[in-house]
Amino acid sequence: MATKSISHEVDNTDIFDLIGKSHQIEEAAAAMQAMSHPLRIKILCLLSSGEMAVQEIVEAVGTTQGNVSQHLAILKASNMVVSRVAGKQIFYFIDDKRVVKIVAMTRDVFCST
Amino acid sequence: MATKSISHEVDNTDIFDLIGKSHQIEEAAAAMQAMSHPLRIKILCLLSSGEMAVQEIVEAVGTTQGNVSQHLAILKASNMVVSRVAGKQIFYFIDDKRVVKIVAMTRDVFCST
DNA sequence: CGCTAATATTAGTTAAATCTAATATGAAAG
DNA sequence: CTTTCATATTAGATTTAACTAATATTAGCG
Repeated sequence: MATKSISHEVDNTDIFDLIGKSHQIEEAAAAMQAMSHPLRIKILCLLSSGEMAVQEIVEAVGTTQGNVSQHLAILKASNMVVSRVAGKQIFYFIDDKRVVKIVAMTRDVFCST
Repeated sequence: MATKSISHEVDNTDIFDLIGKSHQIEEAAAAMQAMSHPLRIKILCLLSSGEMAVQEIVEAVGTTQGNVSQHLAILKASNMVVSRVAGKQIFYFIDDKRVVKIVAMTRDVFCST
């Protein structure tokens, strides 16, 4: 591990400044993590066409209410969704355009062919 | 699990067909999961400007060789990178345009402001 | 062949994610 | 104020991910 001079000399200033932008990398990793579960991707896809109450989501994705609630909590904690109370129901939706963008990109990349 | 007919009838054909495209969702989740670690995001960013030998990556990201090797194995297992042997060295690079696209999108979304 | 450099692999431990099943909260109805 | 519906929360068990530190593999050099 001695040779410190790499003739290769990677210039990644146009990509990521790995030192200076480590905060953004953490953030990106956290977002990816939040999306790294099939159920959560499904939920985000559903919400990208508009808000939904929890029960609707439960029926759409096919698991238990408690489980959906847990996954919604994860998405909420990572600021990918927000919620709105309406009487007994709670509606979830996407409020961040970046999230919409990521979901659209995901669909684009994985659901093309 | 009894009621097979959901009167709710979510129309998500324009987003994801959650039944039919569950395979793509699994795939997307797996890709997100592969990217859900800061070190792996760093590596992918580095590789998006060209191939690199393991040692170069180790020096660029600042952890142990064994650890980088483990993360590279994860990226390789999820088909996000491939490798090429050149003498004693092994070069890793991105061979899938979709991966390039995802990395670019990630940079775009998280490294703008 | 024996050595070294580059990389991979393994074992062991600790931490985090996930599911299930049960229970709690809280709003609205009556 | 009791019941009910919608949602959240918790506990416990299981699985998966992660790091560290050590060891294995393998190519090339001399």
